[in-house]
Amino acid sequence: MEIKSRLWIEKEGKPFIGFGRINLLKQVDETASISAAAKALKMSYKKAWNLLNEIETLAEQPVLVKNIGGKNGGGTQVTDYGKSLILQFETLNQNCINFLEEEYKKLEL
Amino acid sequence: MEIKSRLWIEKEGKPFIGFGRINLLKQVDETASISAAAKALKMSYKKAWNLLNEIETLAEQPVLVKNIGGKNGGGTQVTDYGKSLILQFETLNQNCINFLEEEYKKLEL
DNA sequence: ATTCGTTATGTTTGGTAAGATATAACGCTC
DNA sequence: GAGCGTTATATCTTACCAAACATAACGAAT
Repeated sequence: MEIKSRLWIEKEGKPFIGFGRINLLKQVDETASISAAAKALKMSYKKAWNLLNEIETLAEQPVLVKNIGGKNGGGTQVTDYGKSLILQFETLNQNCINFLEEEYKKLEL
Repeated sequence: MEIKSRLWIEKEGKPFIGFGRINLLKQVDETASISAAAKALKMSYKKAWNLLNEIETLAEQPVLVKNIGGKNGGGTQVTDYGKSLILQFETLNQNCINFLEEEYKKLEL
């Protein structure tokens, strides 16, 4: 028996960042490519692009720097702001997990 | 911009109780009827029954007392144990919300 | 100019989950 | 015994979301 949680942050009622999106951002950061990140996470490029696009349209600062064409066809870099989103969400998530683990011990189920 | 969360408790890798199921349990407790609870939550009787059945099969103590036939066709009561599940989950959930609200203030997004 | 791998975007297809429908058993009431 | 409203359960249909497919633009390299 174990406790599970999912958290996310909304903006204008729409999902801004959550587990899946942060994971995707991390992959983009590692691979410097949306398509490579999508492949690594076994999702379609289109889905990955859509998710990233939603993040970008809701964010107040640029999250990605994209290059179309050119050497190796282009690529995508995650901005410092984007990286801070990753870091902040991950620590938040971990803090939540730790908190719930403690609370969970108090229960009698 | 706001933070959202969903938590649930699993047993043997399967969902035991969560937001939706606890809500359903509450309705059953209020209406003393699975079918009335389903109608109130605008879900099919079948779905409600399935959800409750999963809770019951995973729980170690009885959660519901059901009567088929008889006056008014029968009905369903939530046991004390079932009520304790509701109460414990709801306080856990509220504690988590309060915790996240505090953590959220620390972020810079 | 051609090739290449990427970003960008529309369209179509398909698999799954939700809903609708159907049927039976039960036991009190009348 | 007939009727009623409930629990219980199977099957069938539908609607929706996700995946697959298709196509174009781009720019460096050769």
